[in-house]
Formats: sequence, structure tokens, C-alpha cells
Amino acid sequence: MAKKVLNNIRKLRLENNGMTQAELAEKIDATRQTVNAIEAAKYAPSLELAFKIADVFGEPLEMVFEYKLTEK
Amino acid sequence: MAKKVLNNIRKLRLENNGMTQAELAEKIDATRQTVNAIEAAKYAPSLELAFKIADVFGEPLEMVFEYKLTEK
DNA sequence: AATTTATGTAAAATATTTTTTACATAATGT
DNA sequence: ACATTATGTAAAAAATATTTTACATAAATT
Repeated sequence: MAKKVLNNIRKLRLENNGMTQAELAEKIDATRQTVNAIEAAKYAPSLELAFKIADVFGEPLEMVFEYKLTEK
Repeated sequence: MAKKVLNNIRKLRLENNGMTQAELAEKIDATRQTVNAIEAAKYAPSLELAFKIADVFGEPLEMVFEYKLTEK
């Protein structure tokens, strides 16, 4: 009933030569802990961070993050 | 040299029967002041709010918000 | 001209995101 | 087996987003 922000970060990291969380963090000027939390969907990133992450993978934002209905 | 989050909210509001800031705010469960600030790019919204706004206009997020190099 | 509606703005309070520091475990390499 | 690298997690502080309350002006309506 409620929409949630989902992401494909882990999949994209692994597809990109197994980029580590720390490497991704460095590329977006954030910390490893932030990447870890966002990837685990502990919280959603700011729009700016979301754009930076999508840019790293050369994907449109909506290929990385989706706003979707989730069962409970 | 720096990228910034730009938006087309005003344009989209006007195209949608001149939807007011207050009406948009209500549809996304935010306040009129928040819509006003985001529209004026005083700050960028959370990713979730950004998705909600895009949904109201039936547009993909990247049609509403762009992360672009800005002169100056 | 007077009234109502829409927008701009601001300060303080609250909520959320991000950093910093730190430790623990899992996975990989030597 | 040992050492190194990657990931998970947590608590407190800092930064940023959002609300609340309030007032001011602009624009539209009667």
C-alpha cells in the first residue's frame, strides 16, 4: 500500500568490475557508510546524491532508483 | 563548473490547468512553503518528494528535475 | 476600490540525511 | 593460518530538508 524507494546499486556495482562501496563513495564524495545505508535502503538519498550515483554508472536516475509499491 | 539541480515545476504547473503551489503541495503531502522553496531551487527535495512531484505530472523524474552544469 | 487568492519570504522547531569514529564479521589473498 | 580488504552496523554530531506560524506583496475577481 505504501510506495518505497528501491535501488539497484549492488547489481550495478557488481556489473561495473565489482566496484566496491568505498570506491563508489569516493566517486560521489560521500562516505562508505552512506553508500552502505542507501544501498541497504535504510534511508533514501538526497536527490543530488541520487543523481551523482546514477552518473557514476552512466544510467538515468530511474534505472538506479525506483519509487514502487511494496507489499507492507 | 558545479552541477546543480534544476526543475521545471512552474512550467509543468502552468501546463496543468494552472495548478497552484498549494494544490501541488496537497497532492504530495507537503506544505506550500516546501513547494515554493523547491520550485525556486532554494534547496533540492528529497528523492522521495522528487518522485511524488514527478508522479503528479505523470512525467519521469528526469523530465522534472535535471542535474546540470550551471554557468558561474 | 475592495476582497480574495496566489506567491514570496523568514525564523524557529522538527525530521531526515550525512559524516565521523569505531568496532565486528565476512571474504579474499598470500 | 595470517593479513588485508570489503561489508555491516551503531551512536553522536553536523548538515540539510521540511513544517509551522506568520506577515507581506502581487495578481485576479467581484
